[in-house]
Amino acid sequence: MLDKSYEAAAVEPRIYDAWEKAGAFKAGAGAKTGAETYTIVIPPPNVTGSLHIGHALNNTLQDILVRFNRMKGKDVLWQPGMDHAGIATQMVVERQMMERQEPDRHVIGREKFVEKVWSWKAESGGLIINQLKRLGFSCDWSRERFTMDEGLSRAVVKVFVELYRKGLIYKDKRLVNWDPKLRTAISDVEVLQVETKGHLWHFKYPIEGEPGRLITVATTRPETMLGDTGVAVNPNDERYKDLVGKHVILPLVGRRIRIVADDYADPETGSGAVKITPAHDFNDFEVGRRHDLPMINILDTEAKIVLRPNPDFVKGVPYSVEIEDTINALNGLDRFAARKLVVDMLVERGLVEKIEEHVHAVPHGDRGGVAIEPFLTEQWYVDAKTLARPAIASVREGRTVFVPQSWEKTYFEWMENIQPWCVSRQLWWGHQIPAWYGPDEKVFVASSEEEARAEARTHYGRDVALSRDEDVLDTWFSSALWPFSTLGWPDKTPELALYYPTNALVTGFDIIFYWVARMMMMSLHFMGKEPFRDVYMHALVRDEKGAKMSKSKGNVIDPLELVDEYGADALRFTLAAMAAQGRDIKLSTNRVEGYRNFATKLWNAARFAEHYECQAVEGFDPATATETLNRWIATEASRATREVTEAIEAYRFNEAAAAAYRFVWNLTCDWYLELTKPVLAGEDGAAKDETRATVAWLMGRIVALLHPFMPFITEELWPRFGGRKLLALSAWPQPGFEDEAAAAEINWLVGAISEIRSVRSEMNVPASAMVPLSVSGASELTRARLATHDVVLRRLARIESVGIGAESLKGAVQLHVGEATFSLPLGSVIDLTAERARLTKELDRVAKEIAKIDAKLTNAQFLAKAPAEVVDEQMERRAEAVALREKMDAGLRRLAAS
RNA sequence: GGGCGGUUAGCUCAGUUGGUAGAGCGCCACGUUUACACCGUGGAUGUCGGGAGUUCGAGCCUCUCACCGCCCACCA
Repeated sequence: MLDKSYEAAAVEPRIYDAWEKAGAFKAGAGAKTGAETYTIVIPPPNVTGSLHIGHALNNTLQDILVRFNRMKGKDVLWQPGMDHAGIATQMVVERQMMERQEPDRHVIGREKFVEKVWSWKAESGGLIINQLKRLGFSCDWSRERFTMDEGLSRAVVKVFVELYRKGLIYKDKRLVNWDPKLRTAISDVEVLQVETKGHLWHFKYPIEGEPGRLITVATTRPETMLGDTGVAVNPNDERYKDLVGKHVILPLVGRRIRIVADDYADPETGSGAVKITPAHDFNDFEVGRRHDLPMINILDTEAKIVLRPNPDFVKGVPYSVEIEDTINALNGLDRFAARKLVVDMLVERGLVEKIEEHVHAVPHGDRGGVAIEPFLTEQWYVDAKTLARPAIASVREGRTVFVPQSWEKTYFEWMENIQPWCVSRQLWWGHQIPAWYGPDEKVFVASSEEEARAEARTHYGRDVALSRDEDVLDTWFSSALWPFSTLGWPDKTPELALYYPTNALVTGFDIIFYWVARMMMMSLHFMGKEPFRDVYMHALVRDEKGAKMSKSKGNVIDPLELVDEYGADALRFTLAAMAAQGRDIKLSTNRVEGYRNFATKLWNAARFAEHYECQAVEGFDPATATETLNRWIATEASRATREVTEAIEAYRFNEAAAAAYRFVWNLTCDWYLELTKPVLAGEDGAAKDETRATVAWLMGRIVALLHPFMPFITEELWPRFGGRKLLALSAWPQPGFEDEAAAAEINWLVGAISEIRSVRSEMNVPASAMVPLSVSGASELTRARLATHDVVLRRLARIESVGIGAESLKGAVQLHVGEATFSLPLGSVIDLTAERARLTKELDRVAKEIAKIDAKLTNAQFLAKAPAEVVDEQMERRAEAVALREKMDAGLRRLAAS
């Protein structure tokens, strides 16, 4: 006996356990040998992560694809794993150490710290895996990988060394995006532009040798003036022509800096003269390079001022202070404090022309959340431009396809303007760069220290002490290898041969640059084949304002709370139903509740089957059914199967969900099960048996169609409808038998019942009242149908008796079903005024429709240009409407007479 | 500054080859029917953001305007 209601919380863990025990998620489970493969690699969640709604959506869609393909008999691998998340993890562990008042990492040293991170991972990392299981995701957990595990680390080293040897990885000294909070370099994609209200300060710099002459420059970052080494003006700017080549004495500092002519200076902007700080601004860096200006770094790694005295500073010039005083005032100050003070000092000397309000984009570190600092350091770079070339071609030539396709434009835009990828990070947690330095800083990149030593020996002709590069690699460096490193590369494993390339990548568009593009680059270079055929980009789940959900904003919806309240199936179905190929999803608990109700509806349909003893009949084929009703639902089931299948294959998850929902609720429950009741409760043994078998067959089909969306409840019900092995490993339904005539007949019946119900309700006929029905003008077919479905029609439309007559009854309510007129003599119940109003309203509607069609049909252009079938359709519709109008006219006349 | 998306029923959103505007929730009325009140039956509600154009025909195509959002970008 099924419980009165479905208790997701009790069922879900049990079912998941059964799947795992049966090894249902193992690669190739349930597939015949040699079956076509289907592979998805999971976007690896951070080891520090906990499940948020984005994971829920992302993995629900993958699980739908995976379960669907597994049921189709393919050899499926859903490869799971986690990302070591360099910065995030290091931050978590450092925070924990601080809370426990333990000595910080610099005190205990690198080795001890890394050990601590590993033990943190063992204890509290990877909680997300269990959370993923709660949603029913069918990854092959036996193959779980971690970006820092031995195999993947080997892949990372091999990739680094090979790219280095090909010149595709190199070391360079240039400006990087520096995060002063985390004290590490970060890559371009980790920089977010944040609109910030600030000021534009206009400073006046004195010209050397021309007492009283000043040149105005503007800046949003006054403190950087301490590092100015030039002033640029446009070569065509008449105002400053005579100044080019002359010098400015930098206030506060006393540095002699050159005035250079450079196109970078825009005469239209500000004064047309611009200060140049090559060590702290990307543009200025370029200008400085062009004019060979010195690069003076005035900040330390925490972005505090470090000014060094220099014999070149000019002393005792107007507006200046002695450099020692400036150093005393500013050194050690945070950049923002220094900003204030520099302005104050310049104001004091009358060198501030004006201060304007100014809104501009300030680059911020994605992780650290503070303004990044362009900072002059030596870092490792990947030549992304070279690697991008084949990755662009793959998409251009359709070997990898983005869904929706519009994302290709974004991909191309970025890939074609790609910059060198800074991959070194000044952290301890991550893959340490396999580079060793000799006494003269000569670098040896090798797979191991031994190898590096051997190379050094060859180079120096003797053994020397080597020191290893302290830096680790960007986490995304190892993520970029994910589609092949997880399959065993660089070893030639059977899995690699079998499951690479993968079929689909399902991911949010927010990591298209971080991850998708880089996997394309690395996979093409090392595997020679695209890592995936389709890239499905789903929406981001946002809050009601369209903002990204984040902990700091406090606008997160916890998917696990929704699971607790409504069940995993309900949440999954909701996410699938909302996953239209758009850009964002705003999740509402109302929807989840609605789909929880859907699960309950399904449950109750199963209870219906149980109640009427509908058991699966071995080998039952609905094509052999003789009852029209059963032939009809089999037809509809075939159609629904086709719809759901095609929608999933086209990544139209919402359409697949909607088709399944409609079929289950609006066809099966609303009509089919209701229509079977008289049969199931009746005396006709043969019809009853066939219908029972059909109900059971239908429920089996429904449960199978819903399984990718709602795996738990469907697996729970499956054994009741003939499933012997787990539903997760059973066959996906095929569309098949369809009977148009049966479909037409039942659709007519459904229409007739609906019409009668509608009129009854509008005429305020009490539901309890049984009413006689008289039918006139019925064709042979209609008469036959009336006879066949007599019992059902009377039951569902609350009809006492059905009479067939030549004429419609007087003083009765008229309605029109096809060619026939149905009369309901409502006698005293009927309100003549109400009936007249009803008919008039209907008539009005019909008249309008006729007018609309006539407008088309009298239009010569329409007749000439519209396709014949459209014209025919309009003519048919008009004929029907006109017939209806005549009948209604007659009805109204009769009403007036009575 | 460039690019992309959105604007459809009170709310949240569907609507792919241009051919009678849909769903869920909410709302109103009524509940005969032992699968289901997490339900059933019926009902109301839309100048499909504004304007122009293409077309026999536009929610859908083109242009334009308005507002909202996102991404990218070196303007001091």
